[in-house]
Amino acid sequence: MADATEGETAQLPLHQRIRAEIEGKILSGEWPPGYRIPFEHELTAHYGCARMTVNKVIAALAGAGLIERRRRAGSFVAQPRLQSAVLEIPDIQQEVAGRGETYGYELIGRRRRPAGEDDPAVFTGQEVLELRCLHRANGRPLALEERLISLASVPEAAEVDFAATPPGSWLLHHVPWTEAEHRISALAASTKVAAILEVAKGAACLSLERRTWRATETVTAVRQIFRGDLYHLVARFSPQG
Amino acid sequence: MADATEGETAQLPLHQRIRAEIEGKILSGEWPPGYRIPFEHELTAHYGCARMTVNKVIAALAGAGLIERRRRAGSFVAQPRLQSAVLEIPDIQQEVAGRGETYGYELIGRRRRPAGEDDPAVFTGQEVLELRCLHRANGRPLALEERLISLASVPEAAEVDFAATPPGSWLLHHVPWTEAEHRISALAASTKVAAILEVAKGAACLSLERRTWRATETVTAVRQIFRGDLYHLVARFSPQG
DNA sequence: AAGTGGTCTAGACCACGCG
DNA sequence: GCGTGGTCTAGACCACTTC
Repeated sequence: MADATEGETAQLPLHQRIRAEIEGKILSGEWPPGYRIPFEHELTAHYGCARMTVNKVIAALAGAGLIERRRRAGSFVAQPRLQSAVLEIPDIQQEVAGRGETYGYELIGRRRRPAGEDDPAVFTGQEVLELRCLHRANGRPLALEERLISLASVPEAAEVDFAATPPGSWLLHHVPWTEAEHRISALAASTKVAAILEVAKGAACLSLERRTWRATETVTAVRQIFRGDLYHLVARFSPQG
Repeated sequence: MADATEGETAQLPLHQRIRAEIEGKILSGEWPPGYRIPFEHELTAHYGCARMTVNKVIAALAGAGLIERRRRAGSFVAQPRLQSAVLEIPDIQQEVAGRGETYGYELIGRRRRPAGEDDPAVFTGQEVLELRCLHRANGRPLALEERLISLASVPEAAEVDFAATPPGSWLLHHVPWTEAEHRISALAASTKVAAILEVAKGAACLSLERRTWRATETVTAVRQIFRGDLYHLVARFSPQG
């Protein structure tokens, strides 16, 4: 496909050129889903290169989900994926700073206690650190955070002074994690939440719940309740990554 | 370790074994962020294989964001990434069906008109198809959808009978897209929205706005307003993909 | 049985960026 | 400079699947 900025087959590495070309045909629809792309030996001949070179490209595209490969049969353009997007969930601190606003943080409560019945079942029988804190932007309450940290998984958290450091930032830099699940919903502010966030009772808020695992251990569970009028999440997606 | 144990070790391809081993050291924290991992020639010697083999592994890990590579300096364990997640945004139809509920769809309004001042600026000067529709689950209103489709980008949309087919499903299967941006927020139901969704005015709703591009053209812009009490988004992430 | 992709080798030259 | 990663080659054998 003609591209405005193309012009020259620049000094791009060969495999990048090949990848761009194939990706282009797929994304433009010239090679529709189910289309059998040329065999490796055909691409090898077409580009006049070694098989390893095209193999790396096709393997990478397969890894990215654009192509499915079947031995003996060939490689095929994958069916359109579901709408999906990479949702960036940065530190609230970084987020606020990035907007050019002043970040404020306040520890509201801290308790070390055994997990009880109101807590997520994964913590049952463990000792947890319970934290409640408030994030502010330009002095205004932005989000209320309620967090449990498993002291079995992260014993060193017991020694940290979270009065100065937001727990999210600390955990992000001190505890490797392997998996996380987020649940995003809208809810009406309860009386208690409304008072802390300084909004009317019943005001729409954005709730972000996250559980983070390290291997099979749950490291932390957190719920952040944002003022709906001050916050939104943005997710952007392009097939290339 | 000695590399002469070939009879015993798993039948996994060598590069998978190498990758698993390195990933393990990173995720376990044995190689913390900033750690300089062995040079390629060292890994080559350690595993007794060709340089291409370890290169492919390290390059893949770099592509996955676990490792950063700097010429002359070496390869380093990347700083923990920002929290990010793959947010799956399936068809509402599929979503509802997947929950075992009955999906209902209703076209409320359809207009073909030039884009005006209230529309996103990207449509200015174009003709658009404006659709309003309602998604139901088990008969109850679930989401109100307001959508603009660029007829310059998707002229065939003018001929489609969206009284039977939800526009999201149709677009997903007929128009390739290269990029999408989502904005997720919480809002209070306006009088009008509340009436359609059959909730009280001011009820918390989850708003999902999405713009979809094909190359540089905006294909469609849509806002879906979900009843906050009936819907949430789930995003799950693991570094491996 | 034949042909595909999956994997691997043992070299090579180059570009870049630290010392 | 010089050592790192970046890229590429021209082969090879194997496993699997479809024919």
